[in-house]
Amino acid sequence: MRIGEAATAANITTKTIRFYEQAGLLPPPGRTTNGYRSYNEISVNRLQFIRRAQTAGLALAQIRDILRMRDENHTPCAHVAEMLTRQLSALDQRIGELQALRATVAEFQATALEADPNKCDPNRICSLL
Amino acid sequence: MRIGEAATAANITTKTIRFYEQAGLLPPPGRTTNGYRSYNEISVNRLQFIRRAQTAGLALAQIRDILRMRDENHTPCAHVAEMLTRQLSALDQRIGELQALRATVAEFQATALEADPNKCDPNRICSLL
DNA sequence: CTTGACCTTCCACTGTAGGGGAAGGTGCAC
DNA sequence: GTGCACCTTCCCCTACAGTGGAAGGTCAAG
Repeated sequence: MRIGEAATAANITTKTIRFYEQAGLLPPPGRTTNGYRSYNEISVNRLQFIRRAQTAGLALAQIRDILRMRDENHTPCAHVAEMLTRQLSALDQRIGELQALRATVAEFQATALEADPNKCDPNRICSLL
Repeated sequence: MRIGEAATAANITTKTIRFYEQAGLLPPPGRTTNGYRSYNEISVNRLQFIRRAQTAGLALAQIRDILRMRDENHTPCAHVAEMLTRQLSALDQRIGELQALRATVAEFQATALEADPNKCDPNRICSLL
């Protein structure tokens, strides 16, 4: 099948497919006699796998590593499990950071709600921050 | 004072100061006869304000708006308070998204911990994803 | 007189995941 | 024979907040 059909099947754009190829996530596909890229169901599976992995928040570089292991006939399971664990930690850390930031902003805002705008110190840029 | 001293005082780099100037957060400074940028305490205060506003998670574009209001002699308090409120909503939404993503990843990981690596379906890229 | 620490401008690059659009080739239907 | 949808490569652009480096000017100390 041609790139457009593969794109529709995987629910992405042809631009994205070419980008994935150039980024090393897809092997260079076969070509028809007129030079068009030629894909099969395995290609579409691969594209759908990439989508699922992205759903898990994995970066393309990580997904590329998984696919590369798979292509070299290693079973990537252990690697994937470890990656998911690291992903969980990273998420927990990021969520923690954002919650800390939220607390800071909430504090600023509490000050803001109490402040009288008419009492702003003209020598400061903003008494709220 | 010259740019290096201002940078040290505000705990940033000279590169960053020039970048802020070019981004419209700092007015073009005075110059000494030899062309060096010349700053004073007000400049340093402004730089420190930018830092504080960044601590509150505001983007440079938002900070620039606050500074611009201030420069036009409007009191930016109300604007800032509203911005902080919006910032809180944005943070809450982002935290929610990350928590949803965390749940997804945790689910994938639970599957991973249960799975027997020897039972991987060789026709799939990875049975965990 | 030269060394070193400053400063200037300008241009390019970082990472992420693609998107926009030009210029041209291919194949089918009408 | 021409219009249309599809394909090709190529290069540039997006947001964000800077960072790196080159080429050159300035100034005080030794």
